[in-house]
Amino acid sequence: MKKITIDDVAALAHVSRSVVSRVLNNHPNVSAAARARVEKVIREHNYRPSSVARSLASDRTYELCVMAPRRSNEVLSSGYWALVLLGVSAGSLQRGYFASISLVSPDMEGQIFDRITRHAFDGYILIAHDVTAIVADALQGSPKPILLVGQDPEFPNLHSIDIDNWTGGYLAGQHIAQLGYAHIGMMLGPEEAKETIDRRAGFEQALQEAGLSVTPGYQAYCHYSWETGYIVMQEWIASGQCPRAVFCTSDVKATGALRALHEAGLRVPEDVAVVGFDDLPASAYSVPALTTVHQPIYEKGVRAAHMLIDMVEGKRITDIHLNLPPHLVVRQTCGGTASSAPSAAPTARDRTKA
Amino acid sequence: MKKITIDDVAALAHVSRSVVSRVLNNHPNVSAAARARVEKVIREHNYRPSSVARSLASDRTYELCVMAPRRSNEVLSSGYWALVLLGVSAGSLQRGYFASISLVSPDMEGQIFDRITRHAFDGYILIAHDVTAIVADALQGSPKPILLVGQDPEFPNLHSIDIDNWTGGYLAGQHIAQLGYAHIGMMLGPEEAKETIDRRAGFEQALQEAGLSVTPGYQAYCHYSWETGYIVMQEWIASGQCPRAVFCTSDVKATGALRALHEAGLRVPEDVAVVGFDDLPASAYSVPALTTVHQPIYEKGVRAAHMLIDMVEGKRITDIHLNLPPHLVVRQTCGGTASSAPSAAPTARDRTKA
DNA sequence: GGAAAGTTTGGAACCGCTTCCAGTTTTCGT
DNA sequence: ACGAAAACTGGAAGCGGTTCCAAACTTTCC
Repeated sequence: MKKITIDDVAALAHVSRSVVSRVLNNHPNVSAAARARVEKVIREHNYRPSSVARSLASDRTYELCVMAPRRSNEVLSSGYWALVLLGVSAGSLQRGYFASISLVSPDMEGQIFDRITRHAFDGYILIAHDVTAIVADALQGSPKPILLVGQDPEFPNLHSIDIDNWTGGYLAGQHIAQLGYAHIGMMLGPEEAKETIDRRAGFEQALQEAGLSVTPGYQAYCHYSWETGYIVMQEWIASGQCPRAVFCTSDVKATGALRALHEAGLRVPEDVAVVGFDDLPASAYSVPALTTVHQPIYEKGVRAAHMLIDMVEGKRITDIHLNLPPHLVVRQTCGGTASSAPSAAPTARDRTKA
Repeated sequence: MKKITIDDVAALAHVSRSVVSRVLNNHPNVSAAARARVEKVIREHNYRPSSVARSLASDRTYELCVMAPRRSNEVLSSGYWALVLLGVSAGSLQRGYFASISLVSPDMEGQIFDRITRHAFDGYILIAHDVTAIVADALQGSPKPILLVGQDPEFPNLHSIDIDNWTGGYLAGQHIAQLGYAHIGMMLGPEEAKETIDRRAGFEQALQEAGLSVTPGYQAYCHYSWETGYIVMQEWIASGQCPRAVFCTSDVKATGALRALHEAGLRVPEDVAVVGFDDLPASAYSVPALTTVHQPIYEKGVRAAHMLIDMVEGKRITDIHLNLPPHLVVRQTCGGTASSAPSAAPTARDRTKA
């Protein structure tokens, strides 16, 4: 199957190379007759223009580079990023772009960035908080637009998309406060992360409005992993003063915590109530089903793609920092309206057609 | 920051464009003096050759295209593919290649393939069973090598990498048989999938050797999702004859099943024993911790990358179909040696440095 | 009917790099 | 010291497209 080029098509259609290029790119000023002939040849010979050659000539690739972190396998394998990436991929395709994903691990940052900066992408989507350090070096001078998923205070002038973390924390706090829990613990993310700060502030604000507060000593900063949630909860249990309600700023940590509680023979939510954050697909199936703050993960990806493409195409962006709203999903781990088993069964919303 | 080209470097180093190209590609026949001058200029001006131009000229991209399916969000968000992709990405980088991942959903297959076939990749890694239908059309005639992760009986002549599914099933069967369970159920994957067939055959062989068999009527084909495991288990419970032991050919289904058992007030493993398959990172943290057949997911990805690159580089491949060995991980859901809680706590093997 | 305006077309330069080839310089054996 | 072999270098032709421009052809309208 000899590869066919634009010149072959031109010859076959009895036109010049320019004409073929024009019909390829939907340019005007091509006679109907010529266009028809060219299209016929293209169809019959299944011709596809080389995107490499096209990129070289036009300096446009219609490819977006998405860099996802792998600080820890657990973050990735929780399914969170998979959903974001799925969204980005779909959102790009909707607009005629292609999302090329690369998984960036700390030990390979150099190599990856080397490859990436050689390849001309039209824009970059970065998973914030994890790649920003190298971004500074590699991409700051880039003429191509960059979008952060998740905000990073260090780069306030980079565009970003995230959820309203403060409100997410507030919703969790409100829920816990309403149910009358008093001795309250909090498992946060990395201390310096903006989302940690915001979720915490929102949570504490809600508690404060109800005259409550987090019990001193029961506030831990941990990584996003099952393990840290598990370990911290074990420690709290061992302290003999385990909180009555715990807000975990990620479902993964909450799941680890549930595990520790189960092993210690404590009942959820009767002995200890747990509220998570994220609403991962798996969380509807935890035992017991997790009450958590839902964030539109997939949509975040879609919107990220659209936003970046707007930037690529020179459209005016109204919000430099776009924040999507979270909401609370009440299931079984924190008492409340859905504390009976059946009603907490997976709902239609959780389903995905297989 | 004006973009600097090979000609600029050549001029700055007082050599011809050819010489620069040679040092870039580590070709011999460049004098030490010239090489040094060129390298100095490259370093000082932070020059990176354009991979687009290079690809056009040399017809080599050092880019691998990885297509992951998204038949259902759940498959992806289980973390399984994330691990495979991570492995592929790392394995590629080790050999100087770059893995460009694209998430393929059924509704966007056309668009994706269009993009992919225009872009010159050096090779393709496909997630079997889910993309093969379109592969036939789009890639069969491709001169570039293709590798399947997971086998597909429809394409026996395509290279593939997988685990030894038969043995995996056998290990599960042996474990269940040894513990003396009699009324046994089995939740399989899609009926036509090769892995389903193999896992089932191995499982039944092990049972048969112990004089046992799967109870008729308690064998279900389901998709890889929490939901199907949940629903099937509910039905079995409702039948009033719930199996004493259940083999689920994926951890995700097993987790759904655990949830259903918990809701029904049944204890695991005292009332019903469950064995999963995959050993996802999350499975060590399920409640109770899942006994399951471990498969080296990440390594599968690494090996896949290496194998494909061998093909790209024209090396002789000894095994067209490479099968990695699985092993059983005994935790809490099926009784046996690790039935007490503490010993089933996450082990070092399960940990990933955060 | 003819000039002005608009439409369609092909030629040619160019995007940034690789690679072949012929020419030039260096090395080395005797 | 001389010629042949080896090492090095630069010119030029691509790779497969896009795009600018001038030329050729149509249409419009007074």
